[in-house]
Amino acid sequence: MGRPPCCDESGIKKGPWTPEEDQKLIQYIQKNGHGSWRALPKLAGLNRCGKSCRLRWTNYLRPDIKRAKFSPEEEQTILHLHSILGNKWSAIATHLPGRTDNEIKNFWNTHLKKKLIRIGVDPMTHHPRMDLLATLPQLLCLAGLTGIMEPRAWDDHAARFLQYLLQSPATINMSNFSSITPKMKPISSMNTQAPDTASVPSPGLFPAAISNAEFYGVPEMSFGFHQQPLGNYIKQDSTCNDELEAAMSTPSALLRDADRSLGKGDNCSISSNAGSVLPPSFWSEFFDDPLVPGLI
DNA sequence: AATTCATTCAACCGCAAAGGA
DNA sequence: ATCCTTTGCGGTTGAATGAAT
Repeated sequence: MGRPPCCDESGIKKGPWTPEEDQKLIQYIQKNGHGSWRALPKLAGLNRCGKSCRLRWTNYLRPDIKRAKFSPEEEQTILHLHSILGNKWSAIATHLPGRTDNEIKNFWNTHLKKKLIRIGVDPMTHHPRMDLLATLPQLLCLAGLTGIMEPRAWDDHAARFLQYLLQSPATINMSNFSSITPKMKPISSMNTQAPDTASVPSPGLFPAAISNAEFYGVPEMSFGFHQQPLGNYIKQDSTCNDELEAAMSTPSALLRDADRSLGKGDNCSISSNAGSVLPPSFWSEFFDDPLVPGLI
């Protein structure tokens, strides 16, 4: 059976509030405080349930509520707090004076979440979307790239597809795929120099030594990401930059900072854990039309 | 100008926690 | 310890609005 809803009494008004109702609620609370929300509607002369009154007051009529657009600073704060707290909207709201949990939740769902998805960042984990890589074998196969690559070149191709995938919305279809392949540089022009095998434990971004048959025969294969190996592959002498990792702890600052402060030769890496990115100069080696810079 | 499709956000619903009897 | 009421929270809905066709 369960508890009946609070507003199931017949004749109780629902839906948008009128200016007259707003005035009644404001005047009552300013004079008496809200007291018991359940008792308030009757005392204030409102044909509403207490829950509706509380929501209207806390989300709209409260005098300290900001009505302006979210500033870039507020956006940064929300992104940062969401990466720590998740969907704890009320907890996030306590750090943003004048903003309600409902307002922040709506802003997240309509703007920030989409923005993260657009740049290939999982909005729940705030890390690059590794799930998209699950489609990589099929995409490669369908694109007819099998048999033209040496095993050693897998990392290069994987990196290029990763870059594309991180740019993409959730759904990838083959028309998207065919439109991206012409932008790639010919394989012969790429730097496919293999890293020192001692410095690149296998597997790296892709299995370093695996036949195509083995590869496509295991569609559920997971892709291991190793920060150091890939970094070493890109730049033989690179090391993980702790300062960079720290700077990237705020997800929204991640790509912007990387774009601004990193150049070729800087320390950088791909990592599923740290959420870091490669500098744009790296991608220019692989794409005639690099897409990475200035994502946010 | 009319229609369809997409987006926004105020408001609602149901569940859970808190607190009092 | 248990029950009941109140309040708070997060997910979802749907009317209003804007954009595209």
